[in-house]
Amino acid sequence: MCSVKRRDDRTAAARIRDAAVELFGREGFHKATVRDIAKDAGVSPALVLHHYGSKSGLRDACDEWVVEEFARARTEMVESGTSTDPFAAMALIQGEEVRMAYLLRSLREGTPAAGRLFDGLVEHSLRMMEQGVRTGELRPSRNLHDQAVLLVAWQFGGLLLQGDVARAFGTELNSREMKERYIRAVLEVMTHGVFSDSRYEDAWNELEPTESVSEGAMEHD
Amino acid sequence: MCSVKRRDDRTAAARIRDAAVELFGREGFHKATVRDIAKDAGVSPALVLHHYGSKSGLRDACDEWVVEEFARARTEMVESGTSTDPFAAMALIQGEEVRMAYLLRSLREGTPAAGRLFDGLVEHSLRMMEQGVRTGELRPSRNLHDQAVLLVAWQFGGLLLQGDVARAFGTELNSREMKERYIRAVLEVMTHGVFSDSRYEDAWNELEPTESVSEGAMEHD
DNA sequence: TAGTATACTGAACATGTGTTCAGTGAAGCG
DNA sequence: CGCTTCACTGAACACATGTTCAGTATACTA
Repeated sequence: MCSVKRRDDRTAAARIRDAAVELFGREGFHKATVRDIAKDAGVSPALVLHHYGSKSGLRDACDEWVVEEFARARTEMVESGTSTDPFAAMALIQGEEVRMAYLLRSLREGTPAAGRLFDGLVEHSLRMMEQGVRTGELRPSRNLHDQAVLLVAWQFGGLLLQGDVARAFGTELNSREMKERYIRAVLEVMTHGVFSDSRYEDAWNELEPTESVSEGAMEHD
Repeated sequence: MCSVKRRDDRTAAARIRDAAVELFGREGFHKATVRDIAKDAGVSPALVLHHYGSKSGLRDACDEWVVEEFARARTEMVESGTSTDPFAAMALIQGEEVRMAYLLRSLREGTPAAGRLFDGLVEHSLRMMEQGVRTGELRPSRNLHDQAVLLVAWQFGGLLLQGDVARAFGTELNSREMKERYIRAVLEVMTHGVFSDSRYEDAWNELEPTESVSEGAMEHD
């Protein structure tokens, strides 16, 4: 009689959390019901509340778990291979599909956990980029921190809108062609920019002469 | 007895639609209840359903209305001043706060209406960018269409994540300082890129030799 | 005037869903 | 064994919310 119940060795609480991460990510916090999560985990709805107190408590547990997993993956990556290009920071986030879906959903719904992960990724990217500047792979910026924020926001933004990008490309979502064309476009902009000269930047700098860059950046000429 | 009821000259159906646009944008489709919308519009909940059939029907009406308004603003802009820089395409979307909030919410929730607006903005940006290339303000791209998609996705992405950006900047959301620093960072990347040379682009092009650029781009050497 | 359509309302209905609670069975412990 | 603890369940509760419906008032038409 142990063929059905013993389908995996995770504890019931862990199965509930895993099912919740998947359903929250796929359906969103509201549409994913406690009953659905319980069914996917193979337990009764009451047990979900027994272990996590409430649906929000379950989300908090999922947040903590996912953020923890990403942090673990990040430190592992740093300790093993050391790639300095800013895309490596994103690579570690892709690959684990369900956690990625959960993260994107959290970002969409604006939970604090996603914000913390955003901040952590900014910090991580900044360190990578500082190293890239030292090795000469990246051109120095007048405000590397702000640039890191911008790049992380853009990367996440592209991920959030990947459905729209795929449609506008006329390709299947996550198809090989889509990824290639996307990366190619990114590389071109990252390498050459889009303006033919610095007239826009100059015009802006004339309008808004380099005012005191507040906290978060410490350049001084 | 006409002091309370006659607070504006919009028809009840219009007031309902306006209240719905605002609440859907601020709270999201799920959290904005029919009763709340009715209260904001100063009518009974039943009237909402009487005019729009269902809550989904109301959303459809809001979608159509907002998309229509943006399209109108866009054609107006094109017909009056003719600015070719790609940021002008975004400027028309900002400014009208409630519609902007509604659009961002739709983008987050992935409604088809937001997709249509995304596509429209890509097309519009592409035309602007083609003109920019002709006038020499933009450097020619090997695939201007894909670049337009990327830039629109990034712009929207930055908008979607403006809360995270503000926090990472250490500024108030929508503060003057935040906008200045954001624009400055954007201009720097758009003008110079982030890489110091083309080694990454070259490496990629060696790995993935310029395969037949499929539909949507028609460059040939 | 009578009739009909339309805008509109209050109240009720149906359902989905988070949550509670009494109870069961098994495991550990004295 | 008796007791407690804990994971776990089935059923019910409470409530929010979309929706329906009978009914009212007003405006327009024949």
